[in-house]
Amino acid sequence: MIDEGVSLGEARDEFVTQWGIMGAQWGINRTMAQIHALLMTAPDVMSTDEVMETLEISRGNAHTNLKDLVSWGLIRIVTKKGERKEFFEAEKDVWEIFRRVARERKRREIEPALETLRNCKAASEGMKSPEGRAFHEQMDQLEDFVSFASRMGDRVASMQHGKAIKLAMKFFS
Amino acid sequence: MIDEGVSLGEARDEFVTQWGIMGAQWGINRTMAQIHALLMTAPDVMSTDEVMETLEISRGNAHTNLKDLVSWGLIRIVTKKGERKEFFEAEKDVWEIFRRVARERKRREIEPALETLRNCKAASEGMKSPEGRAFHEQMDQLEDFVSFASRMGDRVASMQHGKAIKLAMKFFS
DNA sequence: ATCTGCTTCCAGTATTTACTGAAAGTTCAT
DNA sequence: ATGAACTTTCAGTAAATACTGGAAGCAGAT
Repeated sequence: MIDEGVSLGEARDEFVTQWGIMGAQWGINRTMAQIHALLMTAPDVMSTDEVMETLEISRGNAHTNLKDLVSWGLIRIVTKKGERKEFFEAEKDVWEIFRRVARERKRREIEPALETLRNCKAASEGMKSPEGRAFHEQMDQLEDFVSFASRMGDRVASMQHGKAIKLAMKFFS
Repeated sequence: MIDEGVSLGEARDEFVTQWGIMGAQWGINRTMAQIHALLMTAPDVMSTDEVMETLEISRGNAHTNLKDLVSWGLIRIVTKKGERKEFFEAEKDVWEIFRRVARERKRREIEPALETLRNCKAASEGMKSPEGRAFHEQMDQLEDFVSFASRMGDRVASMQHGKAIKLAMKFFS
């Protein structure tokens, strides 16, 4: 196919763009999502400069977002022998990506939320007025739900792919 | 308890503030999340003016976000007989809240993402180069995963609370 | 037809968030 | 110790997003 290179490039661009939009909707910075998409579909590791060129972004921007992706565990730094430059490569296994995102969001967002719910619950403990009791009850239910969901997340995230599939099958039975 | 009113107010403020921050991290506008928190913990229905006053926001802002919450199915409009004003009340059942958020996010965000993945998959169908094949394979895996997760979401969201709990118990067995 | 009480829209503005580019920092080779 | 190759930081700026307040729209009462 004479233009496979071109059309592959186009498909990849499309993917990068859309992954960026999607990330933004989920509270992830667009550039970070784009770099992630780029690396997920890169046939080989990429340097900061290659990322900069491809997405037409500044060094600072590329650097910040690459480091963030590393801290999320979604990409890793690779060094080539004889070269001082750092290269990056993305985790490509979809289940592994899911697990890492789940783990990080839990740590960064769920845990603090639970903390707040527990505070609000404690602050309204033992109130006698109907309003106070209703508030306490609402906090209690939210806390229950969120901590339950959090434990579910842990459980799923700690599973191997195969086991998760099996369980899901049971779920659909 | 002589200051129960005050401390309840404080606890509620804390909850509203933190729910707002949390919402923002999940890609939901802060004010929208705050109004939601406010109504979830309101002992009674509230009017637009009450919301405006409590959160110290403009009419336009309150209006937009109240309507958005209605479109998410998280609050509903209530009218009192003899009054022309609209009042709002929040869904308070945690499971129901979860179901509605899941359903909307699926519709608004997952479906379009799947669409893109399918496009990219189709665009790289039958490519011969290793890069093309790798890309196609990656899109395929992502599409599988996302559509699977989406079906799981449907399944859970269509369950009654009691049944979900039972299933979850089985899950932890 | 006009007024009143309320809802909706939207142009302009403020706030937040993201990005740039240049300078400073680091590390290793010589 | 100097310099080359690369990474990191950050003040300033640009872009995106959210908010305000007034004006327009709408519907029921008079």
